Amino acid sequence: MQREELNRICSESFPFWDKLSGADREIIFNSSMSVRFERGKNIHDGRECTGIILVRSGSLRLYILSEEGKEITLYRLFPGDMCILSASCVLNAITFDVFVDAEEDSECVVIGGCAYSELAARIPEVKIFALESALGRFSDVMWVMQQILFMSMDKRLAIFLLDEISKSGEEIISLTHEQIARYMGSAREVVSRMLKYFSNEGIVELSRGGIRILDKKRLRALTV
Amino acid sequence: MQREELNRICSESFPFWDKLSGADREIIFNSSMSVRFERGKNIHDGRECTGIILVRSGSLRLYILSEEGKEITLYRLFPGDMCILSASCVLNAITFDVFVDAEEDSECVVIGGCAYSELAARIPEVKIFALESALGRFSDVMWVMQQILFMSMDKRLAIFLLDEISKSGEEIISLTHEQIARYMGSAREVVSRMLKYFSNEGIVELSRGGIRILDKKRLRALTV
DNA sequence: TCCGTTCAGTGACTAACTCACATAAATTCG
DNA sequence: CGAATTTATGTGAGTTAGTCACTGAACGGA
Repeated sequence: MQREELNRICSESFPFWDKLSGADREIIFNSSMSVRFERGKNIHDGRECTGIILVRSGSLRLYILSEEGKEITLYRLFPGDMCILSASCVLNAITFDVFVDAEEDSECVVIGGCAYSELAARIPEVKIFALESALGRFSDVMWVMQQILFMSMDKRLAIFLLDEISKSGEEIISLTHEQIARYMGSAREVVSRMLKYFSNEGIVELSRGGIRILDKKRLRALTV
Repeated sequence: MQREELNRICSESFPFWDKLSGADREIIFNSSMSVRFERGKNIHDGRECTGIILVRSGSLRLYILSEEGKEITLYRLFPGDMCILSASCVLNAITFDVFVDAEEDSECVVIGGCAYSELAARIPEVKIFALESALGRFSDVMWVMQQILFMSMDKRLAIFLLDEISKSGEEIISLTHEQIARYMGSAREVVSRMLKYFSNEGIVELSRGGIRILDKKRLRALTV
């Protein structure tokens, strides 16, 4: 990747970028790579420090995994987003394992955790940025947990569907029941049954791999 | 409280304490109060910035609350521990509400969030300490969530009981089923039934308000 | 068009939570 | 003390959501 472009990406992602010396930028440049991850591929499994991932295209999914293989999606990352939890060596305070998969074919810039750590040890702003980013994700995760722990399935599914259409702007959601269940930390059968109920009520129309939202109003009423 | 003692407490709690100027210490001193909270009292309800709480005696419980009143205990704080999540104005990245209650009559030092914020804005170490402390709690919370989301009730209860006796050093746990259920984010009836099962198996002996552990070995076997 | 894969539908079962009481042990107080 | 009250526990019945096992439908490539 061109130096020029990498510089642009870094300056967009890091608020401290213009305060770095040329030498320090060089450290980041030298440990950065442009990487293509193909759809479905695991990018980070919690074991080693993959580094900081900047998403340029596609989308990533961050989740925790139980011993029995059950997944809970914590959040998803889209172009412009940064994954800090994959840089475990930058954040010693984080002791749990997260997994990151590519949901779609995704282009990313990966910045070596060690390089970042080196800067973080010297430059407080760099460290503070990493910590604050991670802490912001703490809030996201708590929102997910509150949903899972406190809300009923119909409400959660309604929120999810509304979220999806507001994200894409379309009224058709192209996801399988299986995917939705993963994102929601539920089971496919449960999602299928609830969607069928929504469908009987005329709230959605189902097709293989897709859901058309017919009645946003009633969906919104379910989220209250 | 004597200046002398407050100084000791701060130097034990804050790794940056000896790097502060006298004037900065004064800022902390002036906004600190020694407070006694009585058992059961709510200390922080997420709405305003209560400040940083240093526990000197007793114990606090930090939890999230659903609209229906259901609680999930995130963690508990004991003498020497610090509560950073109650200082919402220090941590702008934290957007969810936590509640803090005194479990026992507790003596605490409360440091005004604004005073701390003022220092944090000027002194990177102060800010970094707050962020890292909060992030460490993120890890604690994830452990709790993984227990709730991934583990069966018998396993969770076994872990809880072993945890309790290792904390106190005694083989009798003086908690009601109701309290245990709160701590575990479960329901009293569920805890009662599981304890009864443990009791039938000869693993514990039950009495009103108390549980005696008879067979640590089998309890430990349940946690695998 | 056939075949293998992916996706969705379904009944039966289970775990955990909820609700509604019943009972029992402590505590208070006249 | 002993009755009344509060607090703690026991229990059955019903509900929700997740699990398991299997079926069939839709799709896509050879």
